[in-house]
Amino acid sequence: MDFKSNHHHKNFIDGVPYATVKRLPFYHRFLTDLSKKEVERISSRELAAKMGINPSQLRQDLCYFGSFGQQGYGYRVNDLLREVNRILGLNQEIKMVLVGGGHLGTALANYDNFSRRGFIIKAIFDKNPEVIGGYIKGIPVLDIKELQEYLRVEPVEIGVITTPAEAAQETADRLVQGGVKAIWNFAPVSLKVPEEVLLENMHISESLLLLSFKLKQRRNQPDPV
Amino acid sequence: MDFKSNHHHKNFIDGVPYATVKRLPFYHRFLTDLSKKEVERISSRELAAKMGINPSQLRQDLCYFGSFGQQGYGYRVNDLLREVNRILGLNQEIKMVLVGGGHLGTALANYDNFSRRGFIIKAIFDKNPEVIGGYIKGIPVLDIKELQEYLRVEPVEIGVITTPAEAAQETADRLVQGGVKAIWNFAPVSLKVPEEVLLENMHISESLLLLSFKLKQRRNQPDPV
DNA sequence: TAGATTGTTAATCGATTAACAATC
DNA sequence: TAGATTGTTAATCGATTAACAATC
Repeated sequence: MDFKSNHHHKNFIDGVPYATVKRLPFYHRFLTDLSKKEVERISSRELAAKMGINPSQLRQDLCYFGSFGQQGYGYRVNDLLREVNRILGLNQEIKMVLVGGGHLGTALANYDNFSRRGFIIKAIFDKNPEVIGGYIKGIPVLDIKELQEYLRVEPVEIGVITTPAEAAQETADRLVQGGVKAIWNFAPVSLKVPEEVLLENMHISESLLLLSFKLKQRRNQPDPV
Repeated sequence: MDFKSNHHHKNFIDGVPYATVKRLPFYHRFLTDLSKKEVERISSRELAAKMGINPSQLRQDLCYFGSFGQQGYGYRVNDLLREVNRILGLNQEIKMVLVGGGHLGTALANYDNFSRRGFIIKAIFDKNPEVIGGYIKGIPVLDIKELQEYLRVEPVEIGVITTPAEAAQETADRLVQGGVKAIWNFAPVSLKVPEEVLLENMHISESLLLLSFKLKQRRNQPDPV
């Protein structure tokens, strides 16, 4: 509606720079903490200091979505958190299936924070006959062969891949055929998916390699002054 | 030594822009794939196309570390992979301890890719008496109370935190007291550590919130032309 | 040699930060 | 009211991309 929605640059999602979008979950975490601590108000200066960012950046980021503060006062923590929740789409349930019922899949299934925020794992799929037919955290574990038929009857928006690397692309293909709108991938591979399907990667080992690089630099320059 | 090492800007690590550093693990993954497929040579144009980035960016990034190609020919995949391995510090062993022997910790302990690249988990610490004294993937599980004494005798560089959120800060404090040089944190909290200790976060839920945002935008604009 | 592709400088583009009028 | 702080524009800064001489 407003002129911002006419931005169609690759680095913009719906008029908002991707750099801003990536910071939204970060804001969400700090506001959730403040809300838990029952802090009532906070200024951009204080919040930015807590987060280690620039207060102008914080205000600029929020400005893409609306004006949620009050001059001379700051922001009401609960109001701002509610807005960020709404912006992130956390005000509605999102159904997921999880493929790969190993330790990582089990860890995710056990993570209460997801269900508390409306992310519901409807079923877990695996190829291991020893786990098929059982339950993980109350969620049924089904045969991977039943995935497409299941999705036909019970559509879900997000497919989570926690299979070994070798099985990841085939799993992605099945999820796409099943009509998921997004894939959350934990396998250390670059998946190919059609562009109408969103892909979000959690590349755990890339994070460790980055740490390895930084460690090496520190070893070589032990005293950065 | 060269003029680049005089850059001391906050966005530079040792003369290299942080944006470049973050792409190194990405290059590592694609080069490892090509090497496995026994591809002998590749041009910046081809590699960049595979990775979905700009060839100039690829060459510019490599240029911060040296010149590894050959005009008119491109890059020898194995040579470039060896260089990237060296740049990332993967040519030496790095010892780690893991705190939190739950499903996530077990998943990491079972992840062969780490040990294959020289990341060695020396011990796992937990507070649950049922797992203490046992082994996970051949790695001894010890009482969390023994962490500091263990680190005194057997120093390690990286401490991995896979505890619940509530225990994460205390765990970080213990690891810092034990003298680790870096912390790899999987708990969904913002840890406070002294600036001489490196901190790398794997915020799993932030990745899911990002996906939630993108899904919401797609729902509102189902047909981006 | 001619063609191809690198390494690297210069130009462009986007993101961050500063500044300040508006206003609670 | 005076002081504080937002929302937003403009300036700065950094990252990406284009261009091309060097050269295999």
